[in-house]
Amino acid sequence: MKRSHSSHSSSPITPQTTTVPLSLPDHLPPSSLPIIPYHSKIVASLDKNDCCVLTSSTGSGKTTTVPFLIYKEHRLFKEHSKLKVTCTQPRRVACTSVASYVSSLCSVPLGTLIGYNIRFDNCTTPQTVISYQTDYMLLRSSSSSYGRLFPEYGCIIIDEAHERSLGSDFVCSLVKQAMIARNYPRFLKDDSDITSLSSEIKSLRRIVRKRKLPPLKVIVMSATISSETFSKYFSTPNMQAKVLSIPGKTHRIDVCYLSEACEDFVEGCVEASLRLHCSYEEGDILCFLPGREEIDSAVYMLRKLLKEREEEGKSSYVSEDKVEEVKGKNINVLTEPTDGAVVLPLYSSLSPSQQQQIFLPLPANCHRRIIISTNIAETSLTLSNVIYVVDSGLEKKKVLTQTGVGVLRTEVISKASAVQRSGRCGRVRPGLAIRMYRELEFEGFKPVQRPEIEGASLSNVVLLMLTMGIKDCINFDFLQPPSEKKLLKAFHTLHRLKAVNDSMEITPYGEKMSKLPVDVEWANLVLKSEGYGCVKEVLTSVAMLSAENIFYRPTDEREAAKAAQKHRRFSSFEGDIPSLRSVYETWEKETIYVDPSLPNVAKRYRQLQSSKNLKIPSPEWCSRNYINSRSVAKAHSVRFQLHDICKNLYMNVESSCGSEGYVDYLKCVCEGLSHQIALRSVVSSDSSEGSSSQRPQGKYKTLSGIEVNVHPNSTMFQRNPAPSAVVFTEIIVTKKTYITGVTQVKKDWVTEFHPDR
DNA sequence: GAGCACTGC
Repeated sequence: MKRSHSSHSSSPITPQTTTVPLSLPDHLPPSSLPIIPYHSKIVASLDKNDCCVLTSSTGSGKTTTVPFLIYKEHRLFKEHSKLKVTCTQPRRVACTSVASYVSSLCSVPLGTLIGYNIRFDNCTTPQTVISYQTDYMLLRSSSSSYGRLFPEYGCIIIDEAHERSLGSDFVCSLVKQAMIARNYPRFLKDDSDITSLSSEIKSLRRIVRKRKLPPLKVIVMSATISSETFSKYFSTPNMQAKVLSIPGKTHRIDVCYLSEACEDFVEGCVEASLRLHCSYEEGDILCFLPGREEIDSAVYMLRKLLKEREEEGKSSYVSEDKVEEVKGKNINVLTEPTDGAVVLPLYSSLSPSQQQQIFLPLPANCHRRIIISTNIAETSLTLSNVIYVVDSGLEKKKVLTQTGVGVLRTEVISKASAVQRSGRCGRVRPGLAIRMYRELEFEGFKPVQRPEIEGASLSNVVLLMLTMGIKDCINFDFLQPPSEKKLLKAFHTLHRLKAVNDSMEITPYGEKMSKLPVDVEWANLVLKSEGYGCVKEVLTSVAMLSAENIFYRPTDEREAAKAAQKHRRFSSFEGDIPSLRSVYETWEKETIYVDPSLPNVAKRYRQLQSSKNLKIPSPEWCSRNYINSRSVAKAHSVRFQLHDICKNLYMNVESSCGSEGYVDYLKCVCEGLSHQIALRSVVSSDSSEGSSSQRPQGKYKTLSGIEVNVHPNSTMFQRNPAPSAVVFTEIIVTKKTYITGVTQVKKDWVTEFHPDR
């Protein structure tokens, strides 16, 4: 495995100059983890079975110990010394933190025998035998007929499979095929008399025999609730997948339900949090609400109520009237601790420094954090001192309608999510979870989260399948087969982009597209840009679009006005995509950027600053301009990666249109988004046609006939006169149907790309 | 004139 773009990559490995070869210890340091007594059982069952489904709740130690255990104890790795173990994770942080923890337990430097591989940061070397990687990294590394047999691995462990992400579902399917191809009838010389195998597996078998590949063992790790899904899926006619349940390690968690339904869930959560604060000893409170709006208003109410309580000398009882009274007032900043508690909001669109507040030590006069959070605290962020959880039972989800329009809805969570949320307390000592719904309602929750594949576009998945040589996508053995209609739609998209030919076979152009780790539509735009002589500009645009949330828009009214004023500087007359470009180009010109994960960041800053003292450090520049520094940093990495890939595709990556070539750039964007064009509807106040009272309005109709409005966050919002034709990046329904990423194009181009109109 | 949850290549 080679390191990704070494000049940029963020965790350099110290070259091993020592002549003594590194080795792993025979055992991990002794511990009281609940999984330890099960170790021999796991190894034994993986001997008898090809696949093992391990279930347990949090804190069993499976993620840290199982990969090491299998590598050290299973005979496969004694018989085949070159084989490795990998463990997939749905999130990047899990890979880096677990890999670093396990390598420290084994006293080997991270990135030598134990490493991780995530996008922009491959911390593995050829000597790495145990790796943690994201599902998508494993998918990317297996994009060929040979690659999908996962030849370098003797065991693949799929962790957090119950989350059912698109990536891990697809990894399951591929790993199952590889497992059958590598393990199935070992005792036969050829497969000629086996009729039960699909032609797909038969062709993989030919490669296995030719390359003499050793068997492949599979471990699926999941929450208890969905073990059956996986054991059924991974069982083959002659081999059962073994289910092993391991106890988790958490303290006792008491769960309370409401006896009657609550009317307003935000008020209910505020009241419950406050009662917990008043009547229970110290320890943090974590409250789950669906979105930013609810969180901001709950934070406001709580701060206000705590202030009143403090002023009244802590004697007052929390009444429902009190909660009602403070509701719906203007939000102002009240961040100092009141009544011994500090109330903190937590959601992804907060600035990094605001998010960091939850990890700051508490001031002297304060003994409790009350954190009001979205789903971000359910899996992605671990808060260590939470003793109490308040769960609204709701979350926001993006749902695709039949016409492919995204709708953001507040929905009831699953039982699995409710358990996960409650489990956020009781990590350090016994906890208490209050569910703001009745037990009867809970019984009606769907058992598990909806698999991501149900709502997602399949174009990228199908393209990936084609590069792997999977020909029959309709009959492919998915963990959960998508509808044929959705698969055909994906093929239709790929055909429109000329990634597949009329026989639905991948074209050389499609092969190129598959190399670019972005949405197929963006990949097409990047590849088209060379013909327009604007590769540089399009790379920047696509990188910024895939980073999302570039503009930081605060909730506080005065701050929001300041932000809007700063953002005006970047806004381009032509619309949102050129504006994003302008942010990046200005950022590049005016700041020094040092990758924060590189060593000696401060020193590097000083060096850079003394040589070019006109520039200011990136975080400072970003906060000054109300730009999300995390997003720009991500765009920067994405751009770097795309640039590298384009270079390898022999594209002229230096091609740039400059300021004179603006029209070419816009036309290129128009071609790339030519399936997402909207035309202005001319609303006439006078009934006679062609009357002078016709005024351009911000009302548009897409080519597919959907009536849409320009989103208020767009630079094109309330533009007068409104351009007659625009392209957009997304349709989203909230209170109205909005288009975002709105960019002005010429009407002539519309007819050029759609001659049939 | 709104107000977008969360991941990942």
